[in-house]
Amino acid sequence: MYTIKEVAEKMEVSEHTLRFWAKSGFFPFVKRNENNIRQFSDNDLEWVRIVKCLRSVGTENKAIKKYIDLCIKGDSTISERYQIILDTKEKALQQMEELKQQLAVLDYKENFYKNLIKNNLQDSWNPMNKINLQDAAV
Amino acid sequence: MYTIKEVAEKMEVSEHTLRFWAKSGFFPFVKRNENNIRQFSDNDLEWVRIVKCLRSVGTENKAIKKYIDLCIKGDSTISERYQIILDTKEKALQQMEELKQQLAVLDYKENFYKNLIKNNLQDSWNPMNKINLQDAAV
DNA sequence: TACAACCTGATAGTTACTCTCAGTCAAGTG
DNA sequence: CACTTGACTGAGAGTAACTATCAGGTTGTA
Repeated sequence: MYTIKEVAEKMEVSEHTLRFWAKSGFFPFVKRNENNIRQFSDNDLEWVRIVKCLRSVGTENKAIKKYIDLCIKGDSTISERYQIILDTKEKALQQMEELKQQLAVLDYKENFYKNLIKNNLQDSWNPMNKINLQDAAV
Repeated sequence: MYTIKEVAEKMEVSEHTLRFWAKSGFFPFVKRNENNIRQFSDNDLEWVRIVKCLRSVGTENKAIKKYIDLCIKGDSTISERYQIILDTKEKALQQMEELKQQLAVLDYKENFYKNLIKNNLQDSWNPMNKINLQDAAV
């Protein structure tokens, strides 16, 4: 059993956010002790994990709540939940592609500046070196 | 030369967002024609491209503005800009790692549900099949 | 007795859009 | 010449998902 602080550390989510998620109904099975303090079980951590996963892929909280509710509803919703996972995976793969493309842009920029720096140093004695530099290049 | 609409289509950014970015000072060199209409050059598209890239990696608009201003300032800021690109790349790579981890979570869930469905179908004639299903599994 | 750690609720602030008006201008078409 | 289209402007509200701050409350430990 873990306190909210321990969960925050373990799962790398702020306590604030965990409470916010709890209030949003994302952790319906977290028990409280006699002092009303949340006691996260290992299974509860699984819920945190999946919420974190869905969020980090950009799933809206409304949609997460829907998924959570399906989980609560039980077996009859398994195939629906399965489909959500598949869709989410698809989305994640698209994000991966997007990220790769942006990394290519950054690689290009890196080289662009590398060359700029190299030429700048080489030609710094040359009064004509300005010619090689573009005006306000991005 | 492109109108804002053409840029929006070409770069897959909404006109709204382009105007918002323009107002934020992200495209300092976009010319206007005699009717005050923005005329994006090919070089301006490069600015759109880099802004889009920085944004999609999570760079804040404030930081983007800073980068843009360094670009405007010219040669003296090249190494500083180079460093920003390197840092951004680092951030992007971290995001890639994070995404991979979350994909692993999703893969696990996919299998989890796949098995659940398989067993469910197999045992559907069996009154004991409930035993195999966890209560409110995520 | 102070403190740290948990709780609650309310409220305000943040970022980056996103959308909706409302009104203006200019070009092209029937 | 009216009309539609597409561009522009500014103002202002709405949105998501936190994030932070405050106030007030309980409990267990040093």
